[in-house]
Amino acid sequence: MFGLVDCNNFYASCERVFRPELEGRPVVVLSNNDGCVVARSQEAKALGLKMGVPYFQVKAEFEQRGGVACSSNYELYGDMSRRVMWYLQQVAPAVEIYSVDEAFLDLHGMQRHYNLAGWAGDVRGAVRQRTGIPVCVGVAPTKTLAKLANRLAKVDSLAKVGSGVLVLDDEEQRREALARVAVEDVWGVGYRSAAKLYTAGIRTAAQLAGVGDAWARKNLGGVVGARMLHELRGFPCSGVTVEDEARKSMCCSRSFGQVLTRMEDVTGAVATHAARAGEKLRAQGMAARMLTVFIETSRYGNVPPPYSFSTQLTLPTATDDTLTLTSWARRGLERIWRPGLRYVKAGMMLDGLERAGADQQASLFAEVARTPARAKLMGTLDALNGKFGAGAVRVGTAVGTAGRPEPWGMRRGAKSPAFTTKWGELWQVRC
DNA sequence: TCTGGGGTCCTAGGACCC
DNA sequence: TCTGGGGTCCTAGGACCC
Repeated sequence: MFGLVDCNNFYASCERVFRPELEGRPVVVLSNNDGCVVARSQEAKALGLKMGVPYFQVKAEFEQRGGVACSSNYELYGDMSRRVMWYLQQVAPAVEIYSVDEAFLDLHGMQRHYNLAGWAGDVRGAVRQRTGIPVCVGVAPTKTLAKLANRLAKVDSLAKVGSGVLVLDDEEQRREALARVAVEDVWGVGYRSAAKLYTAGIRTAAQLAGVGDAWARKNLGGVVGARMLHELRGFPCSGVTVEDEARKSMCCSRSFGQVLTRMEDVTGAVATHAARAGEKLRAQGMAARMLTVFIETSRYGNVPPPYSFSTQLTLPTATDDTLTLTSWARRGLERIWRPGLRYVKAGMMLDGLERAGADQQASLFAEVARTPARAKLMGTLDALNGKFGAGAVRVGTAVGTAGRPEPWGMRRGAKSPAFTTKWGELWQVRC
């Protein structure tokens, strides 16, 4: 059996843990630059706010109805996520951290010793007590069915008929559950497949489980679709994957706080991403062999496509060095830069990741990329930024005009403090 | 005025290898 | 008339996930 633990309205719940006055009120969390709604409390959902809507479109009405908007505080959410996941790792034999707010648990063999519904209910209560985060738990013979059970557990706990836990462990329960879920809510069915399925007259998960394998292979993405069907029928096609260190690619990108037209400014943004990418690589002990730089213009308004320009560079040897990454990124940017356009976003993707260090692939022609002196310099850079705050020491390219905020910087009008990760911003309790 | 930031897996074709 | 059987790497794009 597999379990899926999913945090309810995760970002909104994180904000509420430290701001209990938000309890009972409609709360939304906004994306970077306070752009879109990316999380909603139950009350906000009840007001009809949709996931992903641009906030400016709904702001007036939302606030007038007593809603509170928070700028995203990923430092806080990341730390709360670690706390939830850490607890799950103490109680389950194997845990796959699937996303910031979700984890699959490997529960094989446990039904012999535990009543799974009771066990899952205990886990749910303990997570709430230890972290303040409400979760729901779905348990079923496959990951796809566990996701589906979780979804139903959420619905039922809202309707106050359930406990926030649903276990599907016999054939009748499985059939009943499949009949209650719309086909577009099945894990793995996206916008495109849902449209195809509706055209074919397939509306529920139960109907989907009944389509032929050949049809699924043809219309639902080949082997991916076939696996999904098997899992819906109760035959597992994938297990719990514990290790997550083997990242295959990495991306650092961000929309600017304002439109940029000068290459100098966009270069600053790209250099900032290169520095971030270098930090992430070093933290994971990885090095990258391929680097893609991209810049984007707005896809809203009257400007015709293309909106995105990118170029991929293959480095002579894999690197985790910020200075090297920065200089290649600049080269890439020069290649794709078109003057006269209004840019809104830039980013960097790294591919071909390998372990950094002794077993790293060397180049026959290039100089040694990672001299001990440079590695030491990067170590010092990370230590200083760790101690004095991100960006305390930077490459000159990644710094704007002295005394002025960086032109590419984010807007975050309503950010909560880093309650759990900065001494200066600890939660204050008055007695 | 104002529209997120990450990822994964799979397919298919071209160029090349023995 | 009939024209092998394995591979790799790279690029590009589609679909999906949170």
